[in-house]
Amino acid sequence: MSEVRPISIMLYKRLLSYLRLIKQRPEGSPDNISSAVIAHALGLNDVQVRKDLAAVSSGGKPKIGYITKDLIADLEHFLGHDNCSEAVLVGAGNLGRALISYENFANYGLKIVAAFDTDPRVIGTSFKGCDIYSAERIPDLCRRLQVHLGIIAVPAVAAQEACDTLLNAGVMAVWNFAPVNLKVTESALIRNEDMGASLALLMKTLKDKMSPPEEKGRGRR
Amino acid sequence: MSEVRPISIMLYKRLLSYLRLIKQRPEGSPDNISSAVIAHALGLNDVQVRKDLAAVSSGGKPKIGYITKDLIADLEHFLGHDNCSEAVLVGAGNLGRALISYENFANYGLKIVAAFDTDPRVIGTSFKGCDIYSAERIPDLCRRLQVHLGIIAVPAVAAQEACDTLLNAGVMAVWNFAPVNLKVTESALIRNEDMGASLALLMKTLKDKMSPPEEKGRGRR
DNA sequence: TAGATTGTTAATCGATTAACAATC
DNA sequence: TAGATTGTTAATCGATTAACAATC
Repeated sequence: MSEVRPISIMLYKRLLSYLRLIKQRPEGSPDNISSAVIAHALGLNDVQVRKDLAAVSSGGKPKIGYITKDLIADLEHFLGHDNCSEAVLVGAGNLGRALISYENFANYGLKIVAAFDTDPRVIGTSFKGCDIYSAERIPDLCRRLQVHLGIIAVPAVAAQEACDTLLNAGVMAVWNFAPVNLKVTESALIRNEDMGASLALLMKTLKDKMSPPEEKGRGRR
Repeated sequence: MSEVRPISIMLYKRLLSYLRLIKQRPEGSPDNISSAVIAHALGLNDVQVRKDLAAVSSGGKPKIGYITKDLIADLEHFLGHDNCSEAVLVGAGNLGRALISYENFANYGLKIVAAFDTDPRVIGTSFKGCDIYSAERIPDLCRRLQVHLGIIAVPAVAAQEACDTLLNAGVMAVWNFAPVNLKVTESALIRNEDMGASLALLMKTLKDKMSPPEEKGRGRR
């Protein structure tokens, strides 16, 4: 009975970057690759690359490195890409439509199978092959489609209700784009994707780089 | 001469969640708040909250906690929200338009001042008040507007070129939504926002929770 | 064999948490 | 005063890196 330790997002993203790097290599590249090459290409430490890969693959060979074909298979297997998963989307506004049309999801074995909205102008239409239903049908359709993942792309004020509805409909994990801290009692899995946060941190880092930060507080005492 | 240590994204996101929590408190809430209350609401450790806040604010008072008004001001100041910053967007497709219409950015003091695309059907139009220009005008406009941040929302194949163009035009930081590892020689600041990665990790965590993972590798030896 | 490369063990580093003294 | 709450110091934990032995 091995403990299931949740994998860190840092590690997961590194593994993805390895996979992407290897897959993007030009036609005719050698069929093996060393940890040092991977590390150099991504600006990482080579020991870290080996450790990461050891957690995932059946290993490399001294003097040869890793066989790319096997490594791709191992990475995809571990990352879950070879096992297509389905999700529903709540909110078919600009962000929702961007998510529907984000082809990249398919590369990760992900598929958005239905979208929901409350706007009568979009209900009943479809976008890039994804049908948009009334939000009232969330319970019904989620159960019928046996979907366990929901994506929330509604305005902040509507997010909590959307989340509750999804969880009641059997959804077990929620990817939330609304800038709110969703309250969940049960052991649901919530991932908040606060895009503003990422961008704001990038800008702050940039500013601090251009002009070092002042001292903290505002000197009001 | 204090060392400028780059702030970790974890810390930054926690600080944002404190700010959001405090701002979202209902009208008539007390004008002070304790670290324990914040910690409990967000599922964190109260010592961590105090340490985080110590890095940012001029401090709380024993038996009282933190004055919300001052704390909001300190957090906004530290996070850079009281200092509006401008960015340009390359790629006005679905994702680009979603970013333009993501009102939440304004809450972080961010503004997208111009968008670029190569599609003649959208060049010359505007979306939600944001003008869309030909990609050829990136160098010209970035310099004139003195913009230091660029957002890349183009397909993967076009991302590297967009990045190069931006950096040549004086942009110093790039927020990249395309699923590629951008190559940059100079000391430009690159932040990759791989949405597929976040979603895929969420799904994997969910799967592992529902059925524990198998052993690694594929047993091919 | 010699050299390249992996994988492991130990050291380091940073972030989180526990214990507790300080203070209003 | 007594109790609530902050802030600091020390301990813990996990992740990264360095050193090095194993191996093809």
